[in-house]
Amino acid sequence: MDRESRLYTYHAEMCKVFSHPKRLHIINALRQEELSVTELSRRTGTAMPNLSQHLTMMRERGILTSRKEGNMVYYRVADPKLVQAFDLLRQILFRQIEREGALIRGMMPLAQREAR
Amino acid sequence: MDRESRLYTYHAEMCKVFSHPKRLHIINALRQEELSVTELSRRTGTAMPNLSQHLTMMRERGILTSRKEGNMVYYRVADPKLVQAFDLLRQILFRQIEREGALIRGMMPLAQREAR
DNA sequence: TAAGTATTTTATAATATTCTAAAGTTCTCT
DNA sequence: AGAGAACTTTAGAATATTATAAAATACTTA
Repeated sequence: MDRESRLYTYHAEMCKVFSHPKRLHIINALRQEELSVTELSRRTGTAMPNLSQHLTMMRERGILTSRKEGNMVYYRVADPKLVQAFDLLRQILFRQIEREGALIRGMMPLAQREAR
Repeated sequence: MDRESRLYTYHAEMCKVFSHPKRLHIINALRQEELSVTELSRRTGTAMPNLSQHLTMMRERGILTSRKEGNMVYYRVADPKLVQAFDLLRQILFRQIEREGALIRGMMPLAQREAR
């Protein structure tokens, strides 16, 4: 694989962080404060083991950092630009929703789409 | 599913556009000009049917628009903010690479990681 | 109308992601 | 040391994504 392709691969790996609703919820919850895993579980309605997997995945990609204090682990967003990116992407989403509710069809899981 | 969760789901669906190296390559190729499918295939080194699937997926999500002229179909980026988001995300990636090459480990496909 | 070019669609196999349950750590407090 | 809380890890089944090959469609031009 050449240098350019490798860069796109890393870029894509980082972006996978944004490709799951729970992870977006987590990032949004951490937008201006650090939170413990238990608190994140409560706020995002995610079962602890599943949450822990999402957090580990985001930490491995350098998106989140964690700090242990006694029994608890606190997570925070590593780079404030990440929250900027989150907001920019959501703006794009809102624009699309304004322009045409129709695009929603393209975003629906296949199973839920109505037959033509 | 409540309103908030549904929003995160749409948001994530849109972000999936960024979660594949070929799609990032496509977006980058289209950053300031529209291109035909054949030209995109040539520039990104993607087989036509596979490329067409990626393009369809991005068009369904409202990220790309297409226009047919004679035999050819030209694709372009729907919202310039998308290119902004692309650049912002790449900046985050570069910062991380600067900070620690170590994060690369977290981005490598599992199969390629060296055993500890 | 036939042949050729550009693109899309379909089907399918390979791979990756996600969630759940169960077991394992690490720390705290008595 | 033992019990409990906070979190992580592992293993697995369920689901989703991706690439390839083959067939189909749409248009152009001879």
